[in-house]
Amino acid sequence: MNTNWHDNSPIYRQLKQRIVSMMLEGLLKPGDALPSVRQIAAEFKLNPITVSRAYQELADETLVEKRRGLGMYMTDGAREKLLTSEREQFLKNEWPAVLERMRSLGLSVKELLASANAGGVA
Amino acid sequence: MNTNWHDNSPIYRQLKQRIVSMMLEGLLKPGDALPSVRQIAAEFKLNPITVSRAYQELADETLVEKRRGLGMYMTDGAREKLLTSEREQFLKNEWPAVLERMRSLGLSVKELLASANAGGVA
Amino acid sequence: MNTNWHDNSPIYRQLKQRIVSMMLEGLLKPGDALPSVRQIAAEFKLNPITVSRAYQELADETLVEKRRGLGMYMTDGAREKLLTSEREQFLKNEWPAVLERMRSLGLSVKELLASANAGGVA
Amino acid sequence: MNTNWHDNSPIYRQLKQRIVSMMLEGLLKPGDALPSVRQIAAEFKLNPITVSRAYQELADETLVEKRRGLGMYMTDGAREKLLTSEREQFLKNEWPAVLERMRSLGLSVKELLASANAGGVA
DNA sequence: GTGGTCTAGACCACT
DNA sequence: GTGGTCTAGACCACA
Repeated sequence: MNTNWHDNSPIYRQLKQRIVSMMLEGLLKPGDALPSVRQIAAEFKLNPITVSRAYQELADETLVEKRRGLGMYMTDGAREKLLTSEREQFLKNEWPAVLERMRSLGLSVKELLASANAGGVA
Repeated sequence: MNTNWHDNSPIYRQLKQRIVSMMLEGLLKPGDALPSVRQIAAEFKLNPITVSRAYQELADETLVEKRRGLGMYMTDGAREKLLTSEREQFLKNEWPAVLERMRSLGLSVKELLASANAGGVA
Repeated sequence: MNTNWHDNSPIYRQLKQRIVSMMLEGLLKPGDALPSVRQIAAEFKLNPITVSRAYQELADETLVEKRRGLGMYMTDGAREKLLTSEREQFLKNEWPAVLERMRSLGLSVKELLASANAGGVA
Repeated sequence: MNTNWHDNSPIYRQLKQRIVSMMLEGLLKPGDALPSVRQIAAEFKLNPITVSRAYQELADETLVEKRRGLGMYMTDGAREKLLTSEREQFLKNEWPAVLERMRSLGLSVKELLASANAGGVA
């Protein structure tokens, strides 16, 4: 697949987000090994350094741990940690920003939900 | 006031967004003159070229028109143009992305609205 | 009428060109008085200085002469002078540039003429 | 070579036009990398920011795509896009203007072609 | 007064 | 290495 890197955010961040999503979805479970840097680099035609950087940030946030000579593994509390921090981030920053944006565009959540129920959104 | 330039996006783009907001809010009306490049530059301690770039992009999108030797003026259809394009952008891209993000975090719009009504959000 | 100042060239130059056209078309004849600066400025809502500058350039090229206290008048040899200089300018610079541009776009004069005869141009 | 920057239009625009020409001529092919900003800046003794602006406009028109950290590349449909848009622009605006100008100068296309065939134009 | 362009030099993020 | 952004300061054309 090569439908990647749509937006303007750094590739390493998009990659990181993709792994985070897999953790949240349960596609990746605590104790599971992550694909090696080289595998991912080859698969997505990326510079290994770019992949490394994604893994590095995951490790910094203790979502992943390096087992020397073996590779990277998802840590035990990762999913809970993610749910907590991302939810807070969402409720404190993203959601209010969305509401403010809707207000300036004259849109209301209720209407959107109603039109969605009526089939207004794909 | 100096509550400026919060995020990491380029200043000229934040400046542009600020003007767009003023148009949407009605603080700036069609036919109104925008502050001169030099005024803004002085007020916010910016390089005139930075301000210029914001105005340039607004002019490219025909939200603003240049009257030579006189300055920049908000165009007639600007507000409508903005509402249309931004709403489409929101409904097509941003809102679905928000819903998807909420889904992955196990949050629901209804609950958010309910807790907001109950005073759950500042 | 206010269908003016379409392009990006300076207004004074567009104004000048308009007068030149009138001379070439014969709408303005040698010895005729040109409208006063103030008249034109009022009619087109221009700064008198802008109008002045157009007249000044015409005078510099001796297409027009100032009669003190009376106004500006088209000179005797103006039309011939214009035809000669503009034709030279056209043949030496503009026409070759047009041909080169057409070449790069894969268009040929013959085809254009043919399609024009066939009603291809409005 | 230093036969550069003849006319009064901004350098960045002349630079842009030069690249467009190379695309039309086929000197630059889809997928080709464009010279880096710094290369061009050094070669023509320009400020990188000036070169950057030319590239920026090309990117805005999707004639060129940025591959982050790697450079700028000519896009796939670029040549077709150019041919279409420039031809339309030519037929709709430039060619009629040329004809009108020739009419006012008492010149005819046929004569020009004839004299060209007879060696009248270099 | 207006906006437009350019330079020189610096710093940043990304690959 | 790549492009992107910003500053400081200068000069120009236009109205």
